[in-house]
Amino acid sequence: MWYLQHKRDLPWRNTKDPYRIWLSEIMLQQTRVAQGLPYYERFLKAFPTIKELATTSEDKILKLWQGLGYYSRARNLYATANYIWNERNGKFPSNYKELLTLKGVGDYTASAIASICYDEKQAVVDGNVYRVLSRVFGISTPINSTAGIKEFKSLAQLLIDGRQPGTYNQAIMEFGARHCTPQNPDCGSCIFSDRCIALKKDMVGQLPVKIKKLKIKKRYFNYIVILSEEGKTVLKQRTKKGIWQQLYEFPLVETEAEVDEIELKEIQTFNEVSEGYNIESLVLYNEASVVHKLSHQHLYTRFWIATLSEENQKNGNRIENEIPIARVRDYAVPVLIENFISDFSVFKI
DNA sequence: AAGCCGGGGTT
DNA sequence: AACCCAGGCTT
Repeated sequence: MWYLQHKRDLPWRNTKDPYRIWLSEIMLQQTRVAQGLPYYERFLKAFPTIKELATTSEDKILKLWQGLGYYSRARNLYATANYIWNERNGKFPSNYKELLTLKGVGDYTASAIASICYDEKQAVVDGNVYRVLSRVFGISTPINSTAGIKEFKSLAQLLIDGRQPGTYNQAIMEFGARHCTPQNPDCGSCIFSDRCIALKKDMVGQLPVKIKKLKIKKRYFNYIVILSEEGKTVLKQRTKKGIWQQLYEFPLVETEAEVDEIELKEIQTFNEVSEGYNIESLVLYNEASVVHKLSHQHLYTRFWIATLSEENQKNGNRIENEIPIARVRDYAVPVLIENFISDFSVFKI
């Protein structure tokens, strides 16, 4: 069998422990194995069982998750760990239907856990499976349409081997990831070359079909990096809807376009941010905006260094979010902020 | 049904 | 610059 010869030796392949499988599957949602692997190792070391994960803090989980993206996964991970530990005596649901009720667990993840841990015949349909099935069977139904989602799940369910559903699921995903790749698949040495409809019809490059997607928004961020003479700065936690929920960042002034110092000081948000501080100097750190690219928006970002005067300390003006600069690294921050801190630290701090 | 949610690798 | 990754939730 192809899988047994070509499979990668990955840590979650040596266990049927639902905790480990669940953790790996959540981490690998929309994430490459190579990117998720080091996070998986660190999480397992920090939280060997669901008990440790459930009894830590959300901040600690987010800090360990930092850089992996899609942070709602980390928040749902924590919520689910607490639910299982406190409401279910630490015992995972043991079938597909109950697994589906867990936060952050959809059809794919429930199928993966049920098939791998409990030998339940539930076919996974991830990006790899969509690609392999659409090509081999020559299916042009858009994979991200309601009809496509149903059609591919049904087909996958027909094909799955009921004797080793977990192995079957991992095999077809591995095949998609390693052989039937998005670009330049090696059709010449493919085990399905005798029956692949896409190959026969020369449609490999056009399958799978995906419905067109979103346009990218531009946003303009101005971060106010407050530096007191005591070596403190200010971080705020993002609590609203949108990107980076629950992560920390410097006080943010978002504008409609790039602004200079004069314009920045006229923005109401800036005045709210700086209220209570005696800012001695405001210096633009990066003349050229840092362009941080997310999948759906580009963030044109400038950092402004706001140095506080000595008078500021004497007045005892204080805010609850003041943090020694050395402690900034304890907080979960977006990669955009982390990159700035690394760059800034080279000659400062 | 459509939009939103990250960061990084590949081409 | 476009595409995609062991998807799921919200509107």
